[in-house]
Amino acid sequence: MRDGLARVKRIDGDSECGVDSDGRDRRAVRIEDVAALAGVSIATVSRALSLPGKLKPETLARVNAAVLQTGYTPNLAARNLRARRSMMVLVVVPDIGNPFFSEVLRGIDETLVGRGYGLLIGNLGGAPDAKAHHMVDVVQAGQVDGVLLLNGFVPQHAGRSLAALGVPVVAVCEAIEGADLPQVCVGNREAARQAVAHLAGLGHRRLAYLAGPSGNVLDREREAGFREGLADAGIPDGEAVFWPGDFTFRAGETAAELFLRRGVRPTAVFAANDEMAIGFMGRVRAAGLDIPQDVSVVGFDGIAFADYAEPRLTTFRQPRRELGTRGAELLIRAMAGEAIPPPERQQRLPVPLLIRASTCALARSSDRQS
Amino acid sequence: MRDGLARVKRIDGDSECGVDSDGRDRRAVRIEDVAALAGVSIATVSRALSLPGKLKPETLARVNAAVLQTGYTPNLAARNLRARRSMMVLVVVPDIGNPFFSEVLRGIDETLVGRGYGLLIGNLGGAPDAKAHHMVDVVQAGQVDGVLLLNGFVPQHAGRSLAALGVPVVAVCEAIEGADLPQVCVGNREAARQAVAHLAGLGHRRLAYLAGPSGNVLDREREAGFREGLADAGIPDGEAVFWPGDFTFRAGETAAELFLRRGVRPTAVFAANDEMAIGFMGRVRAAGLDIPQDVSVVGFDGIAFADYAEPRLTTFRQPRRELGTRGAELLIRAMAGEAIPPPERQQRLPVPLLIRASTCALARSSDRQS
DNA sequence: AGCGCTCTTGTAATCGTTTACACGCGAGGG
DNA sequence: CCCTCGCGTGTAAACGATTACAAGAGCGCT
Repeated sequence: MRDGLARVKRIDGDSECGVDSDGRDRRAVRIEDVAALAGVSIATVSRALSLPGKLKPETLARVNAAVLQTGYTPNLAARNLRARRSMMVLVVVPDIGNPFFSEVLRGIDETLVGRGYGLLIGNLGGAPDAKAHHMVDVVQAGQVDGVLLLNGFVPQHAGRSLAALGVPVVAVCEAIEGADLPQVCVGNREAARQAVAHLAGLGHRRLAYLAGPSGNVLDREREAGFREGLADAGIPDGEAVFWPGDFTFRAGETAAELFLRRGVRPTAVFAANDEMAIGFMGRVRAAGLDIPQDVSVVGFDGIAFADYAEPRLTTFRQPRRELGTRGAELLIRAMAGEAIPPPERQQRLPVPLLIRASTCALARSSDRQS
Repeated sequence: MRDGLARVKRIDGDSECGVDSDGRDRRAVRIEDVAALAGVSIATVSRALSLPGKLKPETLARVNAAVLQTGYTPNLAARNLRARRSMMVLVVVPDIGNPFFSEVLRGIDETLVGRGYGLLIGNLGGAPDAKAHHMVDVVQAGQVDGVLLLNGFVPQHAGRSLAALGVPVVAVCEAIEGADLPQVCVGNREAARQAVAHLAGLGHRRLAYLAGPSGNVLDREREAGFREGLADAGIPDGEAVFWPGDFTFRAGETAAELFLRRGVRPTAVFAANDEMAIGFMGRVRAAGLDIPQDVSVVGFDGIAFADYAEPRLTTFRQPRRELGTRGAELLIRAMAGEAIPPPERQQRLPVPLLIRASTCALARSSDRQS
């Protein structure tokens, strides 16, 4: 108390060296300094900040004035240590450089920061395994109160699963099969099925699926939907073409090479994401073919650039920001101790189909083409 | 010690209720538990983790075994409180949804996470002022050891500047004028000047500048470079056209409307970023004009889509990831207490011009066009 | 033998909060 | 008049690590 007072004075410009010369770092204002200035105990200051209603108005005013005058901000490490919470959320993303996630992050940020949480971002890009281990450690070290997984799997380390550490976990974007977590995803299967229905409705029967990275959940769901769509339209699986891919422009271009080399070409392609669809279109057009006359293309995601591709891409608009906000809301409730009831545990948001210029009715000519 | 032992036993499955029934949360393994299991003091465990060389090999081995067996991870709040550091860096971004920054973030992540730091991201999107205040608080609360500013200004709150809180700060991407901070940016002015030189070299003399958000540093630098380029080419400022913009596709389209309405049109446009350039091209082509025959377009940034725009966009490739890694390296050094010497304090990375299909030599026809 | 050194390890203070508990005081009820 | 209760506040014990300091062991040197 006495030396706290000295420190406050010092902040005010008064220099009282004797007491200050103990060599400690004098930068931070501590709760003790505020208490001394207001003439109350540190407990009262603490309460003024967290339970203002419990104080006599006059005391509260004195403390507030002191807080203002000193510019006090509670040390979070100390608060977290004592309160056993960190007001921090770990967001695990597969690749922070991917624009798709940045929009989801925006939604997460809006929701979480508004509620006083900080965002600790964990990027798996590069060395997923090592990074995943590190994230388990971070959670175990009590550094975060909750986790949002955008990456499609639950990080493990030395036999410990991130989901079994007593910290709420919510999965967003990429469903995690077999994990009993609250999840917010989109209806990938239904959408893919609808893509095929759209194309079949335009008369297309020779279809191709341009896949995502093998093993990826999104890809599996979209491929399953694609096959269901084929079945709906009475097209045997065997008549469809499947090209490998990995969600990059380049994969789309590679698929285009395969497309161009074929004798009998598909008349419509469903790409598992927009980047590949755009890469595919670029390469096909460079070869002198027309889209959609020679081949219709459907993408997935609805990235901003799909609007400016040539031609404008028919695609599914993912509610990216909403994925983020919904996931964050679920996590907030879980962190508050609420058990998320089954109907909300597995949310599937709808993904509207945006029909634009990259798909059209099957032309006679392309039907007969070689 | 004695009750620590009880806890360890409990973890091993042995239940010794008497000692455990104090109602505390038994989830976390503490240093005390490890010490008890290894038969040493907590100080020794702490040293085993931070200064393994100072221990007798045999002791070290016992401790390590105990750590492994218990799955101990140090509580970071406690460590940070005591050590007065957080191993956390605040990254302030203007808009986390903007893909440009996500690539910079990737570079930052690589560098910082590799050195054991965590990334706390602070997004200014939406309510920049309120958020900026919050960030000053976060820093003042001792929650981070350093700050990376990608946003072009130094957050302030209640008269306190984030840069005056005793925490190292480094600016990346957007130079902060008048602030004495280490900075890593690109040569915006030089590049813009080169853009004009490129266009002038192709014979263009009626040029337009499509601006970024007013007040933005990047925009100011690029416009200044544009004007210098005009001077170099002996073109009076008055002959150039200036359109307002804000770095969005839509701004490019709006500029295109202005372009189309003019009697005497510019024959070449330098857009302050790629999105606007692409928006501009789309709208102009939709009106039946050709690019680059009717108007050449140069962008800025070198985003991935610039490769897939129609036509492929001539632009400057920003070394986005390198901006991130360089900034992070500077910050690491500053956090280590090193003073960054002048030659490295203000780094300007070069931005190569990628000449592609959206620019070409001035055609006679377009020169004469009304 | 005694001194002083190095090498390990333990003891205990410390970081800056939150919060359980205790205390003093004034009011209201028996 | 005493007891109880509630209100507002203070005292002090956590929270779980790091680290200065001390202490004991072992060894070489004079």
